[in-house]
Amino acid sequence: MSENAREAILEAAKIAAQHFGYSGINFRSIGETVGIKNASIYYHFPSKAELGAAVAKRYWEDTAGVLEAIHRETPDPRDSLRRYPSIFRTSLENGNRLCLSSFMAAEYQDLPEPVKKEIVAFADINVAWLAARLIELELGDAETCQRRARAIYTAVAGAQLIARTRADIGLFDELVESYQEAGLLPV
Amino acid sequence: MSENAREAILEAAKIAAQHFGYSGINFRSIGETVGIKNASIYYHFPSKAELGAAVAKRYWEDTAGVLEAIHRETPDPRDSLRRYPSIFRTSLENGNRLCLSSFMAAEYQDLPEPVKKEIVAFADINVAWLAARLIELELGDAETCQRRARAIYTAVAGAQLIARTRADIGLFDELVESYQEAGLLPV
DNA sequence: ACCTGAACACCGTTCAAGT
DNA sequence: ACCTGAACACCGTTCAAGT
Repeated sequence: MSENAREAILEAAKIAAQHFGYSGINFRSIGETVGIKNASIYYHFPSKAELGAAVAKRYWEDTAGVLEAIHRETPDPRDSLRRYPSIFRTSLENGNRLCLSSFMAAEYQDLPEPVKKEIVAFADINVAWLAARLIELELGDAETCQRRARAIYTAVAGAQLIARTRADIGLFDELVESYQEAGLLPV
Repeated sequence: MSENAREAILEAAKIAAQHFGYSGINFRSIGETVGIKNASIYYHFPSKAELGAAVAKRYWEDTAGVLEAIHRETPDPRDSLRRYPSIFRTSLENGNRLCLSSFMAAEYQDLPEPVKKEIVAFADINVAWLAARLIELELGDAETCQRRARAIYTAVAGAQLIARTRADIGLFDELVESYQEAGLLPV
């Protein structure tokens, strides 16, 4: 039961954060969802900052797992790169939610230090994965691939952000296609 | 004095929004900055939603003016497009602030309707301006240029978002360069 | 070990009241 | 016409108290 409460709190906080950002994490409504009083959350997490950090940390760990799976299932780096935007597309599919970390990137100035740390970690694992695929494609030296990887991550995260404001997943697809046509993303 | 109060409220709200987003607009601290009590703000604006909308509206109107000026001063569309990212760079220069509208794009789900309307207007005038320059460059038909314009706007807004999380304006420049190298932005 | 009730300072908002 | 004080329901957080 205690481990269940902790899990339930994390899950409810994650959903809230994906919809409304860090500031959308509300202890009273999380308590209601979980079936405990808001004060009880403090038994499991010392503060909203630590709860937010735990949510963000689990989020990038999950994403790292997905990236690994794509790499494993899709040995060809070109195919892997074609699948990459699907990670961001999936959040939009599931109720127009934003990838947690690009979301919190906007709130960044406002965020407690432990949360910031996990947001940066999310970007880092994405860029590292992209750079590894670009190197496999022999698209340049390590430095060049790193730069290009940062550009791809940034552009795809931006596409998710913009598509969300129109609640239009077709716009996300169109933007990714445009990146491919323009040559930012290998085809 | 009364017109001054309204102006001072708008200015204080804009600064707050660029730093902390819509949720960072705080009536009590705006009141302190302006030198009135928070209840007095309601004499000038009927709600936080309407104040936020007024801030966003003025922001895209100002941006439209800057875009017009660039077009006027820089007849060559290629040069105009090279100057475009400077709009987003300037906010970062001025205290690591975010372009208001890409900022609020992240909070979008949470935003009152009148604010949403102005955020979408900001994106629209940017895309329209970019598309006009691409057409002048004869880079394709109207539809193609519109698509490419959306991709450029999205990628540059994303670059600002990511650069901000690292408080690194050099990263913004690097991302824009990468877009140029990749062929997304004409050089 | 896990949860609660009551209190704290803070927020947007309202409203009757002041000049 | 413009502003204020006091109150409202809401928030994160604390803490003594319950089982």
